[in-house]
Amino acid sequence: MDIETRVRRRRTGGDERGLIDLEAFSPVAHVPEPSSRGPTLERLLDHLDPALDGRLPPNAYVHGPFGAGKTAVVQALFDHLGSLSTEQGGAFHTTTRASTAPVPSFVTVDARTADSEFGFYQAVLDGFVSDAVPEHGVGTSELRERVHDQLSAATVGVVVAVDHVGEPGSLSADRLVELFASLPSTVAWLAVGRDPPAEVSLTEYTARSIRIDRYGRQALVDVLTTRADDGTARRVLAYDHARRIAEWADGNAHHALSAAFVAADRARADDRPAVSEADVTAAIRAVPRQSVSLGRVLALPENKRRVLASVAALDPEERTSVSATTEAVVADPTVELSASTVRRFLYELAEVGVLERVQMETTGKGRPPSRVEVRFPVTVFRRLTDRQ
DNA sequence: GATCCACGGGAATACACGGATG
DNA sequence: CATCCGTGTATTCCCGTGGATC
Repeated sequence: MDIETRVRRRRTGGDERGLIDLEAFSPVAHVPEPSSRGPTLERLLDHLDPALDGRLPPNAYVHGPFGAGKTAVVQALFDHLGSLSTEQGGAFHTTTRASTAPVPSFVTVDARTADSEFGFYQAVLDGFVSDAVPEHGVGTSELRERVHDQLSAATVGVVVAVDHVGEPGSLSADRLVELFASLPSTVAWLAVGRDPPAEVSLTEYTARSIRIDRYGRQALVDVLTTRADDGTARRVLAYDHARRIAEWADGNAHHALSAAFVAADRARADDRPAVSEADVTAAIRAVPRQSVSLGRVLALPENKRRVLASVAALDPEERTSVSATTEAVVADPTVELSASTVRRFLYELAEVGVLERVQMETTGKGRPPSRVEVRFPVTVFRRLTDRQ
């Protein structure tokens, strides 16, 4: 596969002046041909191979550490395979490829947003049929029946990939097993998560587990330079800088891209065509080591993201306790929530790791408060939300 | 009219400390 | 000394209400 030439990139404007295209480094944008993941793609494709003959592949579990490219690979693969699909909503569509066997449908569900029973059925059905699927007003049990009926009618079958299984705030593996049990036998699934298979009960129902290892240093450098190559002679990110970021990121593509993003943002703000050494230094410092995935942050409901943006803008002195943080956030006119909701949000966000509560030394009176820390790259978060 | 879910509010519980009690 | 109690704060838990949608 020719990666370099097939990487397409969504342009977001501003490039007329020759500014750096930040989107290139977005850690949540996944390109159609993820670089350096060839062997992994092959293994997944091997597993899904029966589908190309019109048969359902067995269930499987794909696992690997944060930033290994699980989402990128699975998404790319399912997008490709989905375009081959010949059936939708149980009805055959004309296929552009002559004399090929009917192929199953391929549906991807993100357990971060489809985090309830209702949400799961909603997402599965939405990925399968082209008609709009209700988000309210219909009961969960009715939706379940609808999904069951629709998927049963699929003559070849449906392969459902569920990404981000078992993350805090997502559907748990146990829950997912129950949900899949309510789907007809025309469905095969591919669960994707970070936990090793031995720790995931869901693997009792899978034929195999497919491991995706973290990126090697050179592979990560390739990811960065491929993304940095904007198709002209201009190189936004010099090789040495990419190498330094890759070294720091230690195999985590999310962190590497976040750092590259921050560095590029600095260069762009200064109207420079390329990232400097100082940009890289600052960027590395700006991306927290224990950062949670920005995908998870961006998947949060609007109001929680507002609260996060507000928290991120506070001075450290305003974040010395949950109560103080609550007060400061409520004072922010962009947040229109009551204090008690903001407080609850803060605790909930800490629960899923997007924020972190750090115990303060005891003050003598009452239970000691917790300082509130942000656990994601704020600059990237801001830029990505500003555009929406 | 029915449904899901986000909000808001408040009750219940946990924790830390100093002082009282056995 | 060990334990209990009261006070003050932090944290968790739960449930009713109402908006948006079908």
